[in-house]
Amino acid sequence: MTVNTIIHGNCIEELKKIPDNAADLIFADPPYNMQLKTVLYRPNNSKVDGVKDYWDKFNSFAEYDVFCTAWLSECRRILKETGSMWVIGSYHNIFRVGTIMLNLGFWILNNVTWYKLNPMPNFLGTRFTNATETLLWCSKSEKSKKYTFNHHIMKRYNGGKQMTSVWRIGLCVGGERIKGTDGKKAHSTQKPEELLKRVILSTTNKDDLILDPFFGTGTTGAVAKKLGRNFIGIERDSSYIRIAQQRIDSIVDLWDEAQWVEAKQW
Amino acid sequence: MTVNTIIHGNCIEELKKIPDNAADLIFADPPYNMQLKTVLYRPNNSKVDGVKDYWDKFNSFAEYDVFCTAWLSECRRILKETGSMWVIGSYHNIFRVGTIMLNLGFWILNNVTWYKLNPMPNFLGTRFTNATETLLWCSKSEKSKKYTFNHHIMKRYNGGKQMTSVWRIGLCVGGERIKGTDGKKAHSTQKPEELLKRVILSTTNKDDLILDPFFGTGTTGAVAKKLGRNFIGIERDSSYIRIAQQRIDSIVDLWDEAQWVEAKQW
DNA sequence: TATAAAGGTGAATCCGCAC
DNA sequence: AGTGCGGATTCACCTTTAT
Repeated sequence: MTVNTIIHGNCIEELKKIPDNAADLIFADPPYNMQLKTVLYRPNNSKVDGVKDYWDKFNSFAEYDVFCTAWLSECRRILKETGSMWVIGSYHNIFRVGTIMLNLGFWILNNVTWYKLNPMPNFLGTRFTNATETLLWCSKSEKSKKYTFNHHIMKRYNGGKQMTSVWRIGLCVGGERIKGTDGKKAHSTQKPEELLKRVILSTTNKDDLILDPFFGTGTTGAVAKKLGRNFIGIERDSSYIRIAQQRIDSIVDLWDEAQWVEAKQW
Repeated sequence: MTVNTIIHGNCIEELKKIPDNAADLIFADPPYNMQLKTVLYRPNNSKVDGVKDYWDKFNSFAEYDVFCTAWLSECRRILKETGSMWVIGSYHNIFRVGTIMLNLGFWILNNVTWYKLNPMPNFLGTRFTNATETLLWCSKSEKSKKYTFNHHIMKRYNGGKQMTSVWRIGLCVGGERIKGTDGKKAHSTQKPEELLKRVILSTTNKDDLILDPFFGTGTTGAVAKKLGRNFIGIERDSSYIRIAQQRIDSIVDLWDEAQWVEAKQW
């Protein structure tokens, strides 16, 4: 039976309704708490369209920590002993997330670096170009030795060499980036499908159940469906859900398993 | 006057003797892997055996947090308002270090990824090859806007394009790796000079004072001297100090400033 | 139609000083 | 503290418009 569900509601409340040891993989793309305070202009005086969404507002580190402790605790309860937990973040939040995960008993297997092909430059020359985001790949505990890791698939996918913890992937732009009727990006932080493809290919098997507590416009669900995995997504914003549902429903051709592992040039 | 000092003693105790606002740059390479390698004791002094449950782990993490809070607090006091703080770590410790730094009021400017050219593979095929370490570059506080950043030097050093937060650098091997009389490596975690060259070139000026509270075999001091910067190192192991002192004393030819910024191929 | 030039944009904690 | 203004500052990729 195929599970293919998007739940509309508050992340923590909906997580509480999910039974223990239910998920093979949890992928979480939580708010980063970006703390943007000023307007940034490019050298040509155009304005940068930064993340100013309501869902990224927190009053303090303490408030953000309480929020993350709550949803991460539920995720750990839901995760199978053999399962994998992935969380993506930037330097704004990933250190707090990582510390909380360690305190909750998660066991870090890799900190994967998304090394962006085309990051936005630092326009004023005040810092290095921030060219990465970080993904934490964790098992449920130190004792969870039987987590799924498809080493040979990833090795072949990487052209015959063991895949490293650095993934060189472009931003989600062009045709893949979902636009609204106004032509503007539908979600300010849509992730590239290539990122989810690697996460799902490496740490799940076919028919596994994937949970995404911050579903957004459904990249996790779209890739899960294409790869023949089940998923449950939780999202509180109904406008994102409409987009995600349409996106996923429109997928008819699943990816050919024989092609998943073809070597790619990056 | 040139400051070129190696202090033998306990890191935290020696840091306390250094006055406020003294250092232009602090580079710290603290112990990484405190967890689970040491014997744990319960509050009643009984020894914790084998099983590492949630509370055991938390105790271990707590000790590491106390240690880091102590030396990082001293470093922040010592750092000039215009100064830079750098800390290097791996996924074992950098999340805790990052959280503590944020809680102390440090302001993250970049999380620089040291992307290793020649990482050790994962022999068992149980994880992705761990190919990175992380450097946190921070100013003293959010309000510290006048930190030194030699944007143009780094841009030229990077072949004319803005340098990004990903640094592709090899491990410290071959002739650069200091060996003992037994032919074995003198220090288990000696860092490549190229790493320190970028840190020092980007965030200090000539004659600035650099502090390294975990001096080891003196890579920070060696590069500081070659680049015409002053330094103070703290190290508790006298055998490391002997090696570092000899290493630094043997440096006679400083690097030619005109050549620092020549574009390199990486 | 093909090629070239111009314009838009991405999870961004992006200035300094005078008044 | 807020405002205003002078001045220094950007990379890769995709889309649209012009030749």
